[in-house]
Amino acid sequence: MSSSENIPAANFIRQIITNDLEQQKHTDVVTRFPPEPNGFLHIGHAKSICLNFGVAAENNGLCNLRFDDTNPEKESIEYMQAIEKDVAWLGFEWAELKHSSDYFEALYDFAVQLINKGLAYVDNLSAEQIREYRGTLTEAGKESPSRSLSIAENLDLFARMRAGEFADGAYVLRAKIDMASPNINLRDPALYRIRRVHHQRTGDAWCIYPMYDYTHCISDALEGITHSLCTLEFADHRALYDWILDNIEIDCHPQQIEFARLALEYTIVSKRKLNRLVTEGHVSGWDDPRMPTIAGLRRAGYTAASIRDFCERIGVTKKDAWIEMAVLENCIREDLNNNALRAMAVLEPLKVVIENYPSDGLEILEMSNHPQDESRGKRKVPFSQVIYIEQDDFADVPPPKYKRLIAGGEVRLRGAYVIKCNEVIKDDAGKVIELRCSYDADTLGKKPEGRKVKGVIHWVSAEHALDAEIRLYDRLFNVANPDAEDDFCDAINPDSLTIIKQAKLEASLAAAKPDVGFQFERVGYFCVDAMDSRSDKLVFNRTVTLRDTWFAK
RNA sequence: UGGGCUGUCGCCAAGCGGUAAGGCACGGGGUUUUGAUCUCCGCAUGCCCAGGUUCGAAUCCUGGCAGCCCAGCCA
Repeated sequence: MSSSENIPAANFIRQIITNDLEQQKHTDVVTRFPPEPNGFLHIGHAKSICLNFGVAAENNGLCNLRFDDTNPEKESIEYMQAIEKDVAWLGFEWAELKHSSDYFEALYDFAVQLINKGLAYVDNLSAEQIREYRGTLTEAGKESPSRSLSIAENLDLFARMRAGEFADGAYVLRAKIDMASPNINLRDPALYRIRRVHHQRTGDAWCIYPMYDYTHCISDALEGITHSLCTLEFADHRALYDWILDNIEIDCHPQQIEFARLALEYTIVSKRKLNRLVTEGHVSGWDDPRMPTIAGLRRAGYTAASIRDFCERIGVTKKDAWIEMAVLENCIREDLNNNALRAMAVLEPLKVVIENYPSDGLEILEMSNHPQDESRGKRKVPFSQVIYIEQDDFADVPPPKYKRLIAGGEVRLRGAYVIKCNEVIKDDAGKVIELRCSYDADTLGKKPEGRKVKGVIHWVSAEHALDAEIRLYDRLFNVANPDAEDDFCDAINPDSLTIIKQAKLEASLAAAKPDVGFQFERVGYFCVDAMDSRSDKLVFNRTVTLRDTWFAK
């Protein structure tokens, strides 16, 4: 591995951090990854995870995992567990595991501070009224009558909100900033709402819950975060982030820096929409291999290293960028090409009888586990008279430049002999159902005498083959940007999953484990399905095809 | 139309006033018992547009144009 591979690519956030360290604005870097536990993490989160944990690690700093659990209606412990698993699987260690709810008491006290400074008030306007009072993008809003309540009245009302004296939605605590601000986030934003919902961690201790804008900056400050990295849509919220920290008694003021969220062609990265795919049954779950979730990618056979590599390659900027699927695919192909052991599997079997081979004959051939890396050793592959080859590897009427098996032609069986097709057997419908061939005994490990055989195809001994189900996944959507559709579900690719019920695998695959991918030579990269595969009913998922410059299907 | 942000190759992306890195994709050559891999070569006289400053501009200034985000008691 060359040293250049370890030098992280330049980006504006790394630049800011390096500069802050040089200027001694900070002596240490502390970041955080703050997911809301309302769904599974997806590839877009991976970008944020790699950034936050990455810049911390590069500077010998710390990164916390903090669940932003201020809206119990949508959140659950199950999602928290899935998130922890995914972050750890990606290869990152958090310094501390925190929850915004850990700070509910402190948050309440800071709210009292704001009230005491005359900077927050309790409003009895309804949600609809607040919306009307807020104004529009081009017109200033108007002040709520509650804005003139005294500090004592506000203190009393806020205490009674907490005490549960009011109905849900009857009151809200608002910051008193500027109803005419061109930044709508500053038009007296809500800080607390009343909501009698059981919280997954605090139970029924609270009936008021703090809003994101109010919670996030204070949580950051309480944890001593130096750089609070978030996506672009929060840029307008930075003024509020700063306003809150400037107006409470706290000695830490993290710097919020925004970067562009990931957009990947042919996928969606919106938890709300991914949730819909799951609940409407378009996929089998959050971890369906077609999902752009970390769990889905893992189940499909993506490695953590390939996802980290992807996140490094796409960069970090403030520009809305669309990443082509080919970038992600290249990352996993590169990893698996280097690391996956090779094996042979026939997806659509065609029976081949080698007539001049003894019917009770058996040879145990040795094949490289990795042709480019002999240190990976060899494996034993049985060869016998009846084998299966891929239906696609025989053509009755070959297209131009076809270099596999044709009637009367020769082809190399990978790691074994050269065979010649003598007879083609078809069923009544004209479909090729069997080939009668002969083999050249003098071609094992050596080139045939006096002629060239161009094609090489994979095969499996019929008697020794393992049956397996193979799931071929394709892109979930037919359009590059499903979000642009009236309903993104209309763009779902009906052929995103093809199930092959009875593929034939070489026997060595019986011991395959879900977390280690294989290259099925000439076909693609596959791994055992972690959920459905059993020793008596193997199930493999296709992670990605091999690059195919000859025939793009 | 108020505010915020962005515009460098088909897709990403370095560049920070000294004369356009790199990756993906694409095209072509070589090696190959995987039409894979590997390898070699090609791929922006130009950086949204127009002016200006300068010996010199993708980088600075001015003015346009285009795109994205914001009017949840969501995050």
